[in-house]
This record gives sequence, C-alpha cells and structure tokens, in this order.
Amino acid sequence: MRAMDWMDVRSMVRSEEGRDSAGDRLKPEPGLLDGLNEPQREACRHVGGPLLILAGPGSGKTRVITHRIVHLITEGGVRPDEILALTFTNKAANEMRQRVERLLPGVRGIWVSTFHAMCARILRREIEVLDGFTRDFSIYDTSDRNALLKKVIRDVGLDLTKFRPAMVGGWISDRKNRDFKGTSALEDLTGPPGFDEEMLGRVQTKYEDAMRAANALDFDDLLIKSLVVFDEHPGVRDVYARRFRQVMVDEYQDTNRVQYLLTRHLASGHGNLAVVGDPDQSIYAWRGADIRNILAFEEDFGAPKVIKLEQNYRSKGNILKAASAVIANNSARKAKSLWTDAGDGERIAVIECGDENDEAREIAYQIQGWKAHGGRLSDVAVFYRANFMQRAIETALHLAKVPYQVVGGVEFYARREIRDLLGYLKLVVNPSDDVAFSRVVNVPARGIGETSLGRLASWAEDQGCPMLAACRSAEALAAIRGRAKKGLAAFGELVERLAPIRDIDASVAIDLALEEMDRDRWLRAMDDGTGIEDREANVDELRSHAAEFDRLNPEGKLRGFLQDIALVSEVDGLDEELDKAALMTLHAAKGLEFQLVIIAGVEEELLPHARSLAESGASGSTWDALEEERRLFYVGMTRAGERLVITHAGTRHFFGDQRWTRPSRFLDEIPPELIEGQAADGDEEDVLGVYEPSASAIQLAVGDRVEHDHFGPGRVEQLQGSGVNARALVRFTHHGTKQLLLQYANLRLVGGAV
DNA sequence: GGAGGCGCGCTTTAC
DNA sequence: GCGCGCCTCC
Repeated sequence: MRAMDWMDVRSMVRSEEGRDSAGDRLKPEPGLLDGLNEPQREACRHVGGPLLILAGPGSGKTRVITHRIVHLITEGGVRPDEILALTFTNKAANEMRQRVERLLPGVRGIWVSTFHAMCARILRREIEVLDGFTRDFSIYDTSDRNALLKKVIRDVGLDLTKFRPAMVGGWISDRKNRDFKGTSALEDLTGPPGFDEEMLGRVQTKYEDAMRAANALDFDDLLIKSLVVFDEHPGVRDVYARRFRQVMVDEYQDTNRVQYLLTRHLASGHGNLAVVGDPDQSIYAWRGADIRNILAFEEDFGAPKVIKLEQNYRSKGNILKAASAVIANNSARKAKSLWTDAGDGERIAVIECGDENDEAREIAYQIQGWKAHGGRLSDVAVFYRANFMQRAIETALHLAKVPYQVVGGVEFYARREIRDLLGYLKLVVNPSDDVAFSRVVNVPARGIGETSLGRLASWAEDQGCPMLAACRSAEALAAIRGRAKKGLAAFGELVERLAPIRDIDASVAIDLALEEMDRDRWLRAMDDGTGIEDREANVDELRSHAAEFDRLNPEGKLRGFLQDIALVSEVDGLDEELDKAALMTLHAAKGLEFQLVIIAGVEEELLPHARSLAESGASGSTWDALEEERRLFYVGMTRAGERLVITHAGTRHFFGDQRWTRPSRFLDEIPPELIEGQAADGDEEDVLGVYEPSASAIQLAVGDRVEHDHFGPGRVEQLQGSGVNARALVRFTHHGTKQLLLQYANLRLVGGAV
C-alpha cells in the first residue's frame, strides 16, 4: 500500500474546487493505444456507461485495464482520484498500480485496491454509524476467528471434536454471505447434513456477539458491514459513489453476492462501471463466488457494451488447443474461441511416475532441463491441487539444488513468534480484543493458567467489559490468587504503558513492544531445542517489513500497519525478481503466467478432488463441483507460455497411508495428438506395455486377515478392481491403512480362513 | 500451573 | 506423518 492510500477520503472529496486536473500535467507516451489490438483499443476508449470485458486467459486483460485508466485520465477528463479499480489480491493491485505509473509517471491518487482493503479503509472512517464498533476495530483472520469460535463452542456446551472450529467457521461464513441481512428462513440455510442447526445458530449468535464485544471484524464482515453502511446510510454511500466516477472490477467472475451489491452501490448514479472477467476461470464458487454475476451483467446493468478479448498472447498453440479442448467439456459456459498467432510450439508432456517422490524428482529433472536449455527459473512454476503435496516437491528440489520459492503454504504470519508479537500490538491498538488478550496474556509465562483466565473471563463477561479492562479492576482480581493475580495486574500495567505506541511508526512501536515484553526471555521460552535463530530472524523480518511500511506510508502508523498485514494474501509473497521456480496451489496460480508450467498430481480424487466428486451433480443447480475442478485445471494449463508438463503418480501417500491412484479423467479430454509420445490415433499400447500383468492375484474377501512381508498382519477392509487392477484396502496392525495392488503385494491369508 | 507424552483426526482450495 | 487436544506427573 502506498502513501496516497492513507489520505483522507472525505477531504479529497471536498476538494472538488481543486479540479486542476492532474491530467493536464501528466503526459503519457504518445500513441498510448498503438500497441493494442482492436477490441483492446475499443475497451480503452469506452468512457461512459457499463462495460463488460470478457477476457480469455492471456488476452491482455491487465494491459487493457491499465491503458484504460491512463486513457481516462489523459483523454477522458477524469482525475486519478476519481478512479477506483478493485482486484482480488494485493499482488494484482500492486502490479496494476505499477503498470499505470510506468505509463503515466508521477500519477497520484488512484484507488487500486482489493475489495477487502477498500472496505477496511471505508470502515475505518464510517463504521461508527453502526452500533458497537469503533474505528480501532481489529481484523480477525481465519485463525483468530477459529480461536474465538473454539471458546464459543465450548461455552455453548458442544463437543469440540465434533464441532470443529474451522468447520463451524466455514459454515458461519457461508451462511453470513448468503444471508447478510439475517432474513432468510432457516431451511434455506442448511449446513452440512447431520449437524444440529439450532445449535450452530446459537454458536453463530454468540460468535457475532463476541465479535462485537471485541470490536473485531472477520473477512466476511469487512464486506458485509460496508454493505450495511451503504444500505442504511445513503448519505455515506453517496460520498463514495460521487467520489469514484469510474469504477473497475477485475476477476468479476469471482465476485460474490456482497461484492456485487457493493459494486452496484459504488456505481450508482453515474453507472460508469467496467468489469473484466472470464466465466471459464471462476474457481471460487466454494467460498461464495457467484458466476451469475458475470453471466447476468448484461441484464443487471442495462445494455452494457460487451467486448470479447479472444486473442491469446501467452500460450503456444498446442497448449491453447489442449486447454480449450478440456474446458469445452463444461456445459454451463459462454462459448468463446481463443486463438494465437504464436505457432503450435511443443506438444504437452504427460508423465506417469511411480509415487509422489518419483514425481517430485521428475519435476526437478524437468526444471533442470529447462535451465540447461537456457531457460530462467523465474519463468518456471509448479502447481498442485492441495498444499500437502508441496512437501515432496520441496524435498526433491532441495536435493537437486533447484532454487525455489513457495507461494502460500506455511505462511510467515502463522508463526508463533509473529502471532505473539502481533497479538501484543493488536491488543494495544484495540484493548477490547479478547482473542489477542488471551493469546498473549501469558506470553512470556506469568503464571496465568486456564483457571485464572476463566475466572477473569466470566467476570468480564458479567460486567460486559473487555478482559484487559478486567485486569485493571481490583474487584475482578479479588477472585484470583497468588502468582496469577500478580501476573494479570502486571500484564494490565504493561499494556497500559504501551498505549502510546498506537500513534507512532510501526517499526518503532515494535521495538518498544519487544522491550516491554522482554524479548529475550520470550524468545528463549519458545526454544524447542533447535535454537531461537529462526524466530529471531522472523521477528527481524517483521520489523523491517514495518520499517518499509513506515517509509511508504508516513501517515499509516501502527494502526495502518496492522490493517495492512491483516489483509496480505498468499499470492502476495511471490517475488518475480528472484531467479527461482515458484511452487503454489492451482488456486494461487490464477492471474499469473510462466513459460514452463508443471502441474503435479493430475489424478482422480486429487484433480478432480474427491470432495468435489462427492458433491458433483448433487445440488441439482447449474453449478457443478466437477466443472469447477475442470476450470481449475484450465486455469493451470493456460498459465503456460512455452511448455506445459503434466505429471501423475501411480501411488501416493495420504495421511501417511499409501494409496493407488488413477490418472485424471481430464487427461482423456486432451486430444492425443497434442501429447508428446502419443500416436495420433491415441494408441497407448507401448507406454502401458511396460506394466503388463503376469501373475494371478490371490482371492480375498473383506474381513480376511492377511500378512504382508513388510507391513506384517492386517485385515482387509475393502476390495476394488479386478484382474490385474485388483486392489485391497488393508488396515495393518502396526502400519495404518494401505491400498495394495494384489498382484504385487504378495499378501498371505492367515488364521485358516480358507 | 506448566512440561512432556500419547492418541486422534485430518487435507481441499483462501480473502 | 504431523499438529493439536487431552492427560499425567512434577
């Protein structure tokens, strides 16, 4: 985020007389639109009224948005601060801003932001029109939310093992987004089958109450509360709707209902709304994205101009053909025909591997080959469906000495030392934040345990005051004895001493906080035998992060910094300057491009994912989980420029158990002539011949007790396949459950069952 | 009250 | 195969 983001919105709105038009002073390169194709130019020249840009992968979408922004400023008489561009990641926002600045050096004041960041900024000004919140509200991320839910679930008297916070949280999130006004009938809000909805409803109510008491908003709230402010306070809404005369939304296919309504508010009055998207790249339906937003844009916003961008500038022909063939299997889509004049390029490599470790070695080998042929590692990415697949790949790349960076995964901000430190800072900024309080009250150890904390919490709840305030009350402490009592009092004083850091630079605030919290003792207490160097380095990294923030945002201060990092996303961690291969999930890959793309684990039950297969076709709606998996694969494929490698393994470990896997059905959807090593007629005999069967397998039945040379005794739980594919799921006494191919497993029946 | 040990359940995807 | 929750022992 940049300095201008922290300017006072309202003062900018008031300074209408200052319409000296930045555009007069800013001079773009002459012939701004010369390098664009005709549909792209048309999109840029569109100034008034709704505009829908259907942009296929690699069709120069970002280029169009940035050029359009510049064109609006220099030719359309629009001031930079009248432009709002909304994206889904900070990374996309930063890139967009940089590209605009490159085209128009010195430009200031454009709001380029994620939905969440925009809402956070609006709420910092406006939230006090809603009951119970102040502008110092905390933003709870998923793990903060889960921590609070854990307490709530316990208080309601439910079993935490059955009502897991993460699951309940997902359910509440889903429900909030579908019913943000709280008006829907209960039967329309069904949670997962088998759960007591009334109980869950109580959990939700208690959760919302606790959030209000803690002056905290979760990610959903940022959007929903903004919407409520706009709905209930048209005057406030109009301030923003008037300020932004041009509104643009990127990745519109991934907006949910709330985002759609926010967008409509912002474009109300002038109707200058340009949305860009591609229904084929909608991959977030599971978290409420509603593809109907883009499909129905034309009705919603009345006779918009519709422009299709179909020329692909990224992928070679074979990759594009393969991806198009795959996505053509989806039923609910707007047909479009992508084309490129880049030539066919190489065919796609589909590589079968033994297990996930072989696959990982193959990936390393492919990357080394790329490098040996003069390719750069910064042009390479490896995608996978689920995070657990990351580890094997990392190990192999490490051994092969292939430099890499992981995007997402085990993130920096999840580390204990970082969460502790941030917990202190958050509590100082928002003394009502009970989740932060509970996290850090005994860090470093002050002799405050469960019992004392529980007493404090119930006193605080009775009084309706935050737990921190309770620490300062002699009455609250009367029920607590000994070390805990002294510890709580000392902690209360400590946080009070830190209060002034709220309004100073984030880096200085961190230094002062570290001093008060006894940095060395705190770090040493976390030592698990591996030393504290890593943790120290992480703390230092956060500090330099803060220093950088201070430099860029002189007005931001500690508050601003905390807000900023609450909203950083996974993808933001990608550094293109580094010559390293990038590892990430397929979801994180959207919007990015690489020359060499390797997609790992393209197997049934993984891609498409087992959960999606279970859901597919069940809902009866037009949306289908399997089709979303296919779009996900499509997104992955279309990230590739020069070369696309797809790997799958014959066997893979899940939860430590080894399972046999089958190649994904999506591979059958790629025309064989586009695949390396496959004859044009699709004859695969030669490839499979290697694994030709020989021996016959033993006859087993479910329940048979068996013995394995390596795994020892076990019991047959399930039988699958026949002939050479006959497999048994065996639960071994000492080695967990394994899926074994009978032909090779050499299982022996024991106990005279035959 | 805190440290250490065992067992259970889990893994989509994420702003 | 790991992290978390729960249990036991100091």
